[in-house]
Amino acid sequence: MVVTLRDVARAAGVSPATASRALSAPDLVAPARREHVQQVARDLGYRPNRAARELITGRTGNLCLVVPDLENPFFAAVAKGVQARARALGFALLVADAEEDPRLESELVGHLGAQVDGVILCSPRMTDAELDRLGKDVLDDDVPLLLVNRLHSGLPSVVIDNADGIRQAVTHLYALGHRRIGYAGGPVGSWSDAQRRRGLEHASHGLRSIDVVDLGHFPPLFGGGVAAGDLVAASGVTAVLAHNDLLALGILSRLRARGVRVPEDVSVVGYDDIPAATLVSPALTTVTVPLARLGRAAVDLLIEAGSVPTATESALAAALTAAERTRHATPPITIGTTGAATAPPSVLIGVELVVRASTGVASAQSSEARG
Amino acid sequence: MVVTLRDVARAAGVSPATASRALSAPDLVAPARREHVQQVARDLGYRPNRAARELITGRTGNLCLVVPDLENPFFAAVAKGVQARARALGFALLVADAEEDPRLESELVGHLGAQVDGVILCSPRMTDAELDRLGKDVLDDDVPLLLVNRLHSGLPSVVIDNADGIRQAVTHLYALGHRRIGYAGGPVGSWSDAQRRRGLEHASHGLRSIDVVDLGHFPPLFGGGVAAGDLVAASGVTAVLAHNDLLALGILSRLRARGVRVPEDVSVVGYDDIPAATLVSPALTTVTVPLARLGRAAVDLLIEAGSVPTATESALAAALTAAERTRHATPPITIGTTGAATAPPSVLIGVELVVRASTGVASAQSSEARG
DNA sequence: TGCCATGCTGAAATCGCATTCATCCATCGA
DNA sequence: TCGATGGATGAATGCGATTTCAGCATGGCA
Repeated sequence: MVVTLRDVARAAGVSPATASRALSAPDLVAPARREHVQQVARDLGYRPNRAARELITGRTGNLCLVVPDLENPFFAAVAKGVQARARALGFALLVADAEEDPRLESELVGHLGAQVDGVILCSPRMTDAELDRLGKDVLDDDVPLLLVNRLHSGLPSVVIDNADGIRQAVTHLYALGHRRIGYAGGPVGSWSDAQRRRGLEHASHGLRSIDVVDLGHFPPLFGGGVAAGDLVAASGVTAVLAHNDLLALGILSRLRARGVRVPEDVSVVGYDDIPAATLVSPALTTVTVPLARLGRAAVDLLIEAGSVPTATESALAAALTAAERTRHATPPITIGTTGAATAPPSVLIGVELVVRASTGVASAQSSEARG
Repeated sequence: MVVTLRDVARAAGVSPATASRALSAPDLVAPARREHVQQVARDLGYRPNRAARELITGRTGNLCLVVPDLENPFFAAVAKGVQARARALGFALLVADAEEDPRLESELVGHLGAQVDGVILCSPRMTDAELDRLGKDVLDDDVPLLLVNRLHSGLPSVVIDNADGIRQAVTHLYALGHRRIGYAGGPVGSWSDAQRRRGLEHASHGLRSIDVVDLGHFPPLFGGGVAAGDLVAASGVTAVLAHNDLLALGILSRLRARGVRVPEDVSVVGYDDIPAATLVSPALTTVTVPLARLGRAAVDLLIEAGSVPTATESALAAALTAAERTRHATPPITIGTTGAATAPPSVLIGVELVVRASTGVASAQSSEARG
């Protein structure tokens, strides 16, 4: 029923060894014979058995992506980018949703890590200790692990320039006259939230008579923003920075419901620039992150840092996907690269503030209240 | 370095055959010996090699999901549901994004179908002929294919009750006094769009002096809705049904930009009830689809119809995931089941209109203009 | 007591492919 | 002309698990 390499060899009148070489190491076979075998393979509709190949080469041709929540537009975009790049390189992608659960994260990495050539762990909620354990005990030594949105010694990573994004946002608000700014943070364990807080502190140090109010931690979802909205209203700030757009949208909605005008009374800034940011009114001022590029960079760095041989499919498959392979070939622009020769490389993804309608000049009333 | 079954066997003082049985067919081994082997396996940290197992059993323990666009919140939600259910049943999930391209769809199913136990194809854009070819030539006979959001003879499927959703929406608008209703359709090849058009026609037949205006086909995205918005304004309808929420949101946005008030001047109804539907104002009246349930149903039906043995992991792994397996064990509520003994089963997922702020009583002005 | 059924166990075959090793032939240099 | 060289090929091996098949004991039954 199913065509095996033996069948091809028999039909082509060569040994299985030669057939194998003709398809996956073409230079080792005499040109005439090679082409003949390839033709026969095509005619018979031969498809190499991945399990058999994997068993002997140890490579699966699969990568794995673990995200906290597939439904979150931020992660959906990352997944889309990663998937596209992986496919362009000849890999299939296993996707897992960790449901914002640190324990589930390690479990998934453990399970899936055993059947892939590399793992991309996006915005892990787990602790550094657990992260350490992953690299050591859970994963095989030859399965590289790459982090997105998190730095950890010994692991390659792709991170967003959080500090710079926050800096741009704060500068923008400061220029509009805001002097008392709230920060609505993300989940407690979130590394990027910690980064942004640090960036916020650093940015505000350089500005005169600015006051930063920590509004606390919230789930990075619309619902979290609704809760945060009340704190915003109560805190007397004239502007608020949200950990991400979903949170910002929730704040926007709550403020509107309470009759607080945006941006007249309070300015709101998000982070990520998800599609929904332009759907609401006022449209959300936010920090835009090139998510597709981030996804590409993640795959490329994983392959490179882990020295994963890009799926050297059979000559057959290679020909099939050649066009495909170049379609997405735009190189990821790595804004910066840190790390010495020994340290694993990290790529820093630059971000950009995009000013829309949710930010405006600080209200006089609040300014007076302040003074 | 890596522990193999031989190692376990040697350490336990039994043959590889017995070790294998102790782990994956426990009843064939004497209790004492069985427990001993399992203990040794645990101590040694034995993890069965999936490739080797797959080679001989032919089962991979993977499922595959192909969607037109991972970033579309509708598909993201489906993917989340499918992933969760797959994992609960012990499967890993390969996810592929077809980029709304029918050709890419078949290519992906072909590539990935070779390395999974089943394929879920969501909202395929391909023609019926291509779909036929998939089942026959592209996929192995023992790899079941399930469709979501599409019916096709010979293939099991999970579909939304499009006709009923549209009927509910039309009835709602009719009750509000609307007599001239526009329909902004989805992509040309979309099966669900065809369904909804048919449902619309059917529903309107039953209502007196109602007038349905076909506004054409649009990409099922926000941008498509912006274009549709102008047609809505020009067509003189008092209400519009959009093929999905993204489209509806685009229409909403465009109408607002043109000074058309919603719902005072025009009522807008979406479909799907994506999260963003509640984020805008006026909040979108729409047809809510239980997407998580849909995802679950898809996996369950695929397993059942394709008689895919649920990954009978080794006793070891089974024990590990036992808790996990029950966590999501809520049975999918299949609203209805069609199909005779020979025809593959289909599950119909019921939907429900949720009325929000984007629909209201038909404006007197437009009513007069009509009369 | 003898024989068969039953229950466990181990040796060995197998899955499909890549790869090492040995072989063969042609070619080149001396 | 002969040996050396090297390129092309085939036979054989092994990856790690499952699964047949045969063997061995034990217990039941006549």
